[in-house]
Amino acid sequence: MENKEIAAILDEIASMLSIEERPTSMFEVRAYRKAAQVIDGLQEPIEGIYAKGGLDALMELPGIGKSIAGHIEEYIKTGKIRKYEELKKKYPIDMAGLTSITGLGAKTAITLYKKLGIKDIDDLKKALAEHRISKLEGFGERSEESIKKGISIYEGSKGRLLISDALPIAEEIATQLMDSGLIEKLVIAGSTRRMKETVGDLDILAISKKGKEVMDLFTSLKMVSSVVQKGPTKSAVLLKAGLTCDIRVLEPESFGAAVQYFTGSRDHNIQVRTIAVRKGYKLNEYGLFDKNDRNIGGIDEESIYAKLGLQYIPPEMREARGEVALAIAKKIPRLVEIGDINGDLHTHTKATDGQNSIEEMVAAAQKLGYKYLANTEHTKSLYIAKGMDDKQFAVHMAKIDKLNEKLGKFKILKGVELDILKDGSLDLGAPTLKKMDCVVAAVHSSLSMKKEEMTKRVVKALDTGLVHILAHPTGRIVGEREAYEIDLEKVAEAAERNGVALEVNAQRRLDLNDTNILLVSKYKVMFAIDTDAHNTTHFQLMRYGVGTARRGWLTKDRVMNTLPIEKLLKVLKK
DNA sequence: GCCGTTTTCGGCCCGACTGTTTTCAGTCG
Repeated sequence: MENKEIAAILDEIASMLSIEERPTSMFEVRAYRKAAQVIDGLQEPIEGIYAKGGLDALMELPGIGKSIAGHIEEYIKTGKIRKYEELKKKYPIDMAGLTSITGLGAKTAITLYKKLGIKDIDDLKKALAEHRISKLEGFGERSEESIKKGISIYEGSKGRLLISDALPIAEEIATQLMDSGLIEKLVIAGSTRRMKETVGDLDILAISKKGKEVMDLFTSLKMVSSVVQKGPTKSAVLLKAGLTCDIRVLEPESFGAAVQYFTGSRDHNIQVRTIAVRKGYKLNEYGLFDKNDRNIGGIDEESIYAKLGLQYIPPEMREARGEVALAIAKKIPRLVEIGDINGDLHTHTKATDGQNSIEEMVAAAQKLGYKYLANTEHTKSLYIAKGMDDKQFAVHMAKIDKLNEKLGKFKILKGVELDILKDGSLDLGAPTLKKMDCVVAAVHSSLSMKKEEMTKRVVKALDTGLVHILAHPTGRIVGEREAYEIDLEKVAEAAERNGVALEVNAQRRLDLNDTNILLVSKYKVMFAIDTDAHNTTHFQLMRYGVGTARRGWLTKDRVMNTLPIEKLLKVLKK
């Protein structure tokens, strides 16, 4: 929270400085914006960094020098920044709110304040209703239209879309564009390509000789709600789904450079560009240029990374978390791929809260080329999900034994999604659990426990030695529910001690997430990428689990459900 | 305001699109 607050203030200072007319202010503005970004992207609270190392520790951070470090110190100590308060007095407007409207920047905001007294979005709406803005010098009818559109975009897309909602939309757009025959090549870039868990907008890059026709088609697609801008090489639309989608039409010799550039992340690109500059090159979205301004590597991403002496870096790793150093040392690992997955170890059927029969689930899994499927129904404490008790599981397991006889090579693992009760005890008896192939344990209740208590609870469950996989270890659901408080490192220690795999849940939980995977993968633990499927279509979510695992740098050998069935059973037995 | 295997001073990314204007400023990524 603190980081976001400070970042927002620094960003607002930047906006207000950008209206000032001192000669150096442009660069000051950039400095404040950069500092805001850096702080926003920090993994730990800035207050903690300050507590540990004081001003010097703050100045160690990139983009933060003496002056901004001083502001941060002041904010931590007093809750205020004098420079900000003074600027605020001079420009008493909701700068952050107004500038969050596309097409409306700080200069326009201050003009509207000085001429019309507009202080916030409500004032802006009133002025629009009375057509006062179009009468201003430098503004017209279309300015009003553009601001109106900006407001509707702002109000319609406050949240980011989950990757599993965004990617299918992007793919549908891509398919419709490709079907036109106008496009030679197309890539969905941006954070979607990096498989970030939420996506703010879509970026599509295309090679075409018919830019105008592509733009006509793109702006008239059925999922488009309104056109934000339209030019021969770049257009942008607001989608009905509430996010914007940009498209760029490029020349083949620039395509790779554009893909690299627009895939990001921004911080990753800054690091890569710095390497280019050191080698005497210039890297931008049009190519990698040598001293004579010759494009020596724009055609594909591979040649750009190669020319810079870097190993190719998979998009999911491009988050400036040390991957560039790894690429210099030629130590980029071969990350787990969707094709490595041999089965799903966390699935439900109609027996509890799923929607398909076990037969239907098996058929769907076989169609995907899976070799096995763990059926893991809920236990009795989760009565809203029709959870079963020991007796019911005995009957259920007998049914699976019979099914397995008919299936030949494909194997259904007898499993359970076992509730870890409030005191850390398990929701089924040990005799039942010992008959199972795959015990997936999970916390579903009393989520607001204290961190120590919750950690103890989960560790106690793992220390029974009866658990194979810890499902969704932090309990978060993207956009719905925060993670419960838990010391993941202590949990990882217990998992290592007991040979328990940690789950990467591919539902909208995406739990563990990328940063947590990076955190716990220093322990000798395996991971299981599961869809937690409640029906056959949920199997399609596997790619988001794999994407998340790749963002956490996981290799095939650390993912349990890449194992062939014989090896998997051996590992589970141990 | 930040930063430094060319520099502690003098640089800091820049091109596309838009609207309003007759050549450009503002905004965005």
